[in-house]
Amino acid sequence: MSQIQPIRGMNDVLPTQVAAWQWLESVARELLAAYGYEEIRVPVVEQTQLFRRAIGEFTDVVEKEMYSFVDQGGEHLTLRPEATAGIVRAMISNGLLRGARHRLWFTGPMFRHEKPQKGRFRQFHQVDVEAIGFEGPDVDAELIALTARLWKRIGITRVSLNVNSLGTPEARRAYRELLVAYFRSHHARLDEDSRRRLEGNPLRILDSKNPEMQAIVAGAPLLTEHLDPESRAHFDALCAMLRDLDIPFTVNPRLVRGLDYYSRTVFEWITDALGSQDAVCSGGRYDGLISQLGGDPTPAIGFAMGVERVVALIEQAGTAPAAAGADVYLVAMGDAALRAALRLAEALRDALPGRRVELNVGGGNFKAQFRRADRSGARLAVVIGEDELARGVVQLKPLRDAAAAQVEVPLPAAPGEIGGWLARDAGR
RNA sequence: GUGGGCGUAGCUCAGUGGUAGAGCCCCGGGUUGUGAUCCCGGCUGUCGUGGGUUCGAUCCCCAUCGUCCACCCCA
Repeated sequence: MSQIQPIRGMNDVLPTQVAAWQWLESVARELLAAYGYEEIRVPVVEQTQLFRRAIGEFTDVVEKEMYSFVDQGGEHLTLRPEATAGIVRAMISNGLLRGARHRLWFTGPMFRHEKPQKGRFRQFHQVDVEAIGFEGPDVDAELIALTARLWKRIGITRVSLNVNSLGTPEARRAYRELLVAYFRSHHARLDEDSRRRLEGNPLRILDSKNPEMQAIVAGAPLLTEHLDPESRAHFDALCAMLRDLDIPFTVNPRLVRGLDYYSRTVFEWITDALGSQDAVCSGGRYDGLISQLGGDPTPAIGFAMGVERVVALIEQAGTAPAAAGADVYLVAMGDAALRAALRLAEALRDALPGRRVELNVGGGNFKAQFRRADRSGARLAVVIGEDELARGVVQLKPLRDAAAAQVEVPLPAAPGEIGGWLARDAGR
């Protein structure tokens, strides 16, 4: 019988990895609540048209990476490749805009049909944060401060912040014409990729990793020097606020986001620790998106954090708390003793909610059972064999302290004794 | 979509044109009722898949799939 293959680029998160995931999630959840963000949950599937309109027809994501299909009812649907479009759609659908402000966050899987490599998967997870109805730049600074605080809380240091402003769509259009004219004048020296981008997305040429392109790129006009006055002021104010907050950053005039809806502020946290996929968390303003999707014109800013990438950084840094082991492991030998142990385990779960009580199931001799007790991480083994059963007692054996002696307690008193022992042990 | 590396035990890997080994893990015993150390023993392989060359292929060749990395793009 042949095995069923997993889907390429879609990973299982195994129990040994889950601790780091849960830790990141719990820290993020707590931090977001502290900044006044509310969780929202939106569907995995949306109308294909939503993403085409939000992300842009000529982006790589829409052109070649979406998991799109036609369902039994003939609807054109797509597995979300990012979260912002769905969240904005949800705000519009539920009539929650109309001048109101919302601080929202979301987490879940996203889907892009890319070729997997380090830090890049077909199903991946994001924590997505959106501040809707705020002009900024104050909210821009606060949002970035939130991300900086998150890195601090999870002990990640190998990240750095790049910021830029894309200006208004009008300013960007004017700049784009300047840029195209510049690159046209150097057309002969452009590489193949850059010639292709000249038609589709000339700003992307600035991002080229080809060393031969560096000289041409270096001489290109800079977007930051061609901003409209309002965007300039917005950006200058943001930079001043970041300095006030002691958040180090680099103004990177070549930082260009890959999704069309961004305007004005864009930012990206990058790392040198994960190989080629260095963006860990990035986002920006999308003042025009909501009206573009049929809502009242509403300014907004958001970012997405790549959970797999941040988890990888956590694993590298080794900052995640160790996975919790058992508190108590019940060793039982013989059918009658097992039945008593089963009842005792339930009594412990009544008496000690939150404690992890593991009962040896599946038999085994004492040696095997103690081996399992050891591996469970339990601090205390509770032993009940034929002898103890006959005498109405259990043995308590401390497993992490070689000097501590095994003690015998009456079976009815066991939950109280064990609770007391665990409390004393935790206090040491 | 393009390019390169790699597919041998559950894991990490060694190996040879005559169909395979180590360490770890797991299980049992030494200790007939006590773990993590030690000693002894044991378990598992369509050598990724298909085809070709050969008397014979895990090894050489081709294809294919998977995987990793890079480009591209992005979180």
